[in-house]
Amino acid sequence: MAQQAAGAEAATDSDQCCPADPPPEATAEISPAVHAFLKALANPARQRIMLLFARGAELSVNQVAELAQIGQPRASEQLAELKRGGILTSRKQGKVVLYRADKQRVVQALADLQDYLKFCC
Amino acid sequence: MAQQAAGAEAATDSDQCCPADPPPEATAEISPAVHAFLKALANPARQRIMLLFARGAELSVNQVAELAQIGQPRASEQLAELKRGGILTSRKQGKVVLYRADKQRVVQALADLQDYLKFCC
DNA sequence: ACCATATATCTCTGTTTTCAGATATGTCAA
DNA sequence: TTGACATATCTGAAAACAGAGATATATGGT
Repeated sequence: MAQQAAGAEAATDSDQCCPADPPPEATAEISPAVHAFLKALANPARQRIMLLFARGAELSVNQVAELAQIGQPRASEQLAELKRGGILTSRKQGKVVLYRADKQRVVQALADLQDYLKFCC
Repeated sequence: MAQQAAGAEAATDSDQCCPADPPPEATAEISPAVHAFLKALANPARQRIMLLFARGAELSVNQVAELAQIGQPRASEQLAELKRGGILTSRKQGKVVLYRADKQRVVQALADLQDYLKFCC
């Protein structure tokens, strides 16, 4: 999805012998996806909620509200934010919406974050 | 409250017979360091600033203020936040304070984040 | 000592987040 | 259709955050 690491070390085609300076314009800016990921995770309440999804657990909004001891609307909004951050997915089953961790996208976001950090650090 | 986590398959390298320092709960809660890391990075202005430190660049507060086109006080505060997040270190040289990326701690924070996500996802 | 420079901290304002509660939408069953 | 349940969205107030400018603290040179 987000393939933005352009300058740093694209060793796929043209390999240079020395780490020549990449163009300063090739700023590996952080993608909106990674930003949403960081934003979603940089919140203690949501960090706590994520722990409920350990080992592939699939939970409804009401279950999360109960387990996390928060109101149903709050749970719905936090889950939405985590979904926006690519950390959760949801599927509708009857009148229940079941959320679970989106392993794939989490791995991708982590990889993108790693690329960004590899560039700037 | 979160009777969700029963048996973590985490199985970190502490498979000793008797964990002398057992987790209070089975919850792999996010460490303050990782939280500070996420908070520091979840901000476009700071993300932009970090790009100035590509390839090990070492910059003073005034240089960052100039390059990022922000006021000196703002630069000082952003750099402090990035330092709190373990992303930058600083050293004082005369009356100048030079900041640079803290590669080591960034790698550590990423690893911790990965652990957390591996647990809850 | 004073002065100039570099950085840090404080003050204030506008914006964004967070949260609880009320309300709307959507789905199933009878 | 109505009724019940599950989820989403809205409302409004408190808290946290971001940002610009003034001021304070350090350091080196004269």
